[in-house]
Amino acid sequence: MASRAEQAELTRERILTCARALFAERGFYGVSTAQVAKALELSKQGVLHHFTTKEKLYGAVLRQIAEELATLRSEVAASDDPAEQFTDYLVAMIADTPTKVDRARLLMREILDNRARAQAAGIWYLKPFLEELVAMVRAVPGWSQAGYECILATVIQLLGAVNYHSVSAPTFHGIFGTETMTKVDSSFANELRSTVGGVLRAGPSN
Amino acid sequence: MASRAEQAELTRERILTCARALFAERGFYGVSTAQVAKALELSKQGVLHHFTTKEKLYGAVLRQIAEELATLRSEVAASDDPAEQFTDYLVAMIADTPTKVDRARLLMREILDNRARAQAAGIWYLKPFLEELVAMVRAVPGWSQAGYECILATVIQLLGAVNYHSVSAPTFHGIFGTETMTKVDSSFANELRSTVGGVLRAGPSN
DNA sequence: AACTTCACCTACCCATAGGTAGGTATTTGA
DNA sequence: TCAAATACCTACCTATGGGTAGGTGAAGTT
Repeated sequence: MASRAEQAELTRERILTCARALFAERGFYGVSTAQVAKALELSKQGVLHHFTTKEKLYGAVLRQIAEELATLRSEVAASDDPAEQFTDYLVAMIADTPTKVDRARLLMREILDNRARAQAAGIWYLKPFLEELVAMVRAVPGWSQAGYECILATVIQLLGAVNYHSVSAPTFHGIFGTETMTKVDSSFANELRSTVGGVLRAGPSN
Repeated sequence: MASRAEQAELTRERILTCARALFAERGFYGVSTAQVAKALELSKQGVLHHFTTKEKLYGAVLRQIAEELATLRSEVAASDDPAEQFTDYLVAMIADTPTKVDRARLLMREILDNRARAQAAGIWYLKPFLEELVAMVRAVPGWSQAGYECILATVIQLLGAVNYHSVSAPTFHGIFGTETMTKVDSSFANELRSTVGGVLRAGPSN
């Protein structure tokens, strides 16, 4: 059926998808290449054949996520209103599919866990993404004169509000029960929209 | 000088402090008992002598944090205004000392990493803390009739805004430089106060 | 048909993981 | 003063970590 090259590409995709889910759930240190391989019924060396090292596999996952975020960014560009663009961007990141949940969790992990690694490698996968967010806020009326640091502080807060929900959902299901959390999840986008709108309308503090 | 029991207690404290810092930085899976021991110039078994297993050491760290949060809670109870109590509580959690940074990071990790472990053990260290937060919001005028899920969604957002800053600070220092981030850090409490106030004043969405 | 490429494998290496067994040396209470 | 308790140690166990070496066999190339 598929040519050998196609087959290889398919395997690569499978590995990437599986690794993404596992890294999201347990973090870089919590996942071994052998575990990824086992989940796919592949040998550990089958995995390493495609990605050489665990580090590079992780890098490939992050690059995929960075690309997704760039795509999302271009999709919300349709709107004329900068505030709406920004709000839509944040809302679009919200968890309602497994891949989005994983993305949020990995974003959180990249910030939480991988400073040392990133610093050593000199690769800040999230930097363009964060700078994009700052630029988007600056484009909102009333924010153009705000200090860089002020905008950044706001971005951090809102990013936290967005991601924390995705990240915490599984744990909160455990704590509060599925019934409660299903309701929380379904109303979350609306609440977030009002929070973001409120913060943007309030303007910068300086 | 110190009696043997005192000496032992002191060692226990030293281990706990060191483990807290390391777990906060690298997570449960990223830290080995041997590393904790080495940082203290102690043998691995010296550490295990006091805490039996790594799991129990981690549990002791979390219990310490839960106690700190309970203390914070009682401290803000002085105010008559529920909204002020809640805001003060969140602001009090903010990073301006290493132990607070560690606490925020561990809170994040507990939610991010330890669902499986918590579920298996049946111990949700954060449950009382989260329920306290919901109760505090419910006490705010205008929120008493809000649905539990609605309040919970708000609490999650605000908790994310608070913790994300503490958690991301080291990474953001790497990305944006110390100069920028120092300014962000110093103005963050004010920004947070206004955000929380805004959300509370806006009232529930349902 | 012969040769090259390459997807994926088995076998292995060394370091480290968490943890047990069984000391030693000092304090402490009878 | 002497036995029990205990803080902390060395030595060691088994499992697993990331990664290398060196195949095997099928797909593609000439």
